[in-house]
Amino acid sequence: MTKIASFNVNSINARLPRLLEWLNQSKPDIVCLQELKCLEEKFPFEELLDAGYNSVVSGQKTYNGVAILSKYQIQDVVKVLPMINDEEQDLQARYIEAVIAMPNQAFRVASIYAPNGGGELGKDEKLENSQKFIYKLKFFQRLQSHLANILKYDEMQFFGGDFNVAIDNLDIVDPKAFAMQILFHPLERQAMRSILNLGLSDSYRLFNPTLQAFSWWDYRGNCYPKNYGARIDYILLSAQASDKLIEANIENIGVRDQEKASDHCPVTVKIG
DNA sequence: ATGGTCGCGAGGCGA
Repeated sequence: MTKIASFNVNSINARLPRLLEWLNQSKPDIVCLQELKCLEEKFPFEELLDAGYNSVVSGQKTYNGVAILSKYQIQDVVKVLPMINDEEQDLQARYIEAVIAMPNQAFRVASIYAPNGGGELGKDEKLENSQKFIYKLKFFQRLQSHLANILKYDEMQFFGGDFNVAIDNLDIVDPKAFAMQILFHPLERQAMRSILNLGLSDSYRLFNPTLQAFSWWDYRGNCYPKNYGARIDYILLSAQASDKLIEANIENIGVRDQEKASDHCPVTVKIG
């Protein structure tokens, strides 16, 4: 049995005590982390190694940053999501991919931090015309193109991340209120659906087809106690991986309700 | 939910 998790920590260094507690309690074998908010040289490699995890990191000062933790050997690390055509390389640290080599099998795992794409709009400016939202849609195009390429390999693949999109009505607290808002705009949902249509499975929904559960609650407005949230963190599976899936969970209890919690909680899968 | 709270890094940005 192998447990794989994805967790947007909202600063690895601010969250380290909470992260170590959760690792000790949940005992995942592999973890995709997002929003490290630090350069690689400030990443707490030693503390995580003491907890039993190797780490590979794509860091960035102040914003973004992604990592993969693993109890097993980490190989073939890729830290860039290729650009489409001849566009200038994106410098935001939002993607890291690696092969996890276990005694009897190997997985490919990626940790993904999709752009939020929201923020203040100018007067009469529509979300779909804002630069941040356009960047978000381009990121999804690049992600779709890259995943289509690597899905050709015959291997179990796990794409864990904060995708910053609620896929369906069940995945957001108030679908009507969010209809044209960030996290639930039709264009980003369509981009997310195109990625799933490559043949990937939304692991949580495979096991919980009708259950409403969230992975993120805004810090503002006392959202967690009111359960005013969205499911925007996913572990997407290749067909080879979904064939081995035995469990998929969202671990908010004892994590999102703690002092100094991230605004996200971990999502997990077990494969047998 | 047309407001509010975090984290970073030292004022304002991003979420």
